Amino acid sequence: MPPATDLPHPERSEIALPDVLFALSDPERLAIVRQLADGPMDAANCSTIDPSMPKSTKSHLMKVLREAGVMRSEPNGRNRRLSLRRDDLDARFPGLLDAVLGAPHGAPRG
Amino acid sequence: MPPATDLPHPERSEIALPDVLFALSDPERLAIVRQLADGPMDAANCSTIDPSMPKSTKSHLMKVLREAGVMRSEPNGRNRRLSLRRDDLDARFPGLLDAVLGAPHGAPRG
DNA sequence: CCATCGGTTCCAATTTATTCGAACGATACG
DNA sequence: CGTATCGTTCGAATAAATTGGAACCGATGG
Repeated sequence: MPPATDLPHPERSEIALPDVLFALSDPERLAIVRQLADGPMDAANCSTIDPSMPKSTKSHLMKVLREAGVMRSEPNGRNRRLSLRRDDLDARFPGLLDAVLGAPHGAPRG
Repeated sequence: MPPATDLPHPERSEIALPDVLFALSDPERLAIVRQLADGPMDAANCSTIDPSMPKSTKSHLMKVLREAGVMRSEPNGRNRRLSLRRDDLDARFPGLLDAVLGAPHGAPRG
């Protein structure tokens, strides 16, 4: 299944809160989501991810986000265009994404 | 460590977003949190939890919520008083709890 | 057409989380 | 006191998530 494959995405009505929360509960996945908040990007340009991470691992991170309905991943030439499903998330869980994106980053502090 | 023990709770400034999201990503834990939203309750009165669940399992659910900083668990006679840490969560992650509590329950629908 | 690039899938290994019985301890109540 | 009650801890078994290498595929470019 090469980059130009259509991967399954849940419909808006199928997006489940526990899945979304779980997907966002991992710091690496959260970092991807934060970067996507600035607009769509190609997977290859994802600067928040350690370039030394194996591609299968990276692909798995994306899969979790995609299957939870957090982001969309569409074929784009020989790579993939990633985009936050902001409309769907806002419609289904109003305020959730804003709250997560607005939360303090990094290590806990006052 | 009997019911009347003081258990560790993270301070407000130590509450970490990934931990909170993870704690809320489990349907059973989320159900407890929803019930707590109506006010504090004793652990024994937690009606959202299957009464046939072993107490060690129930205790573990509580532990995850407590260590994430989602709820407080304080000795109260021979059982425990559970309360949502709404102030702390609102201060640290404004809007997050409201969004989660306001989200649709149960199985996904439109 | 051939080689390269980006990304997915399969599979196995490791790590992490969940489950639950058993033992324990503090409280309450007789 | 003795006993029942409620919830925690320990430890072991199971389940689930993560990691990473290898094979593969489509698009791109020489």
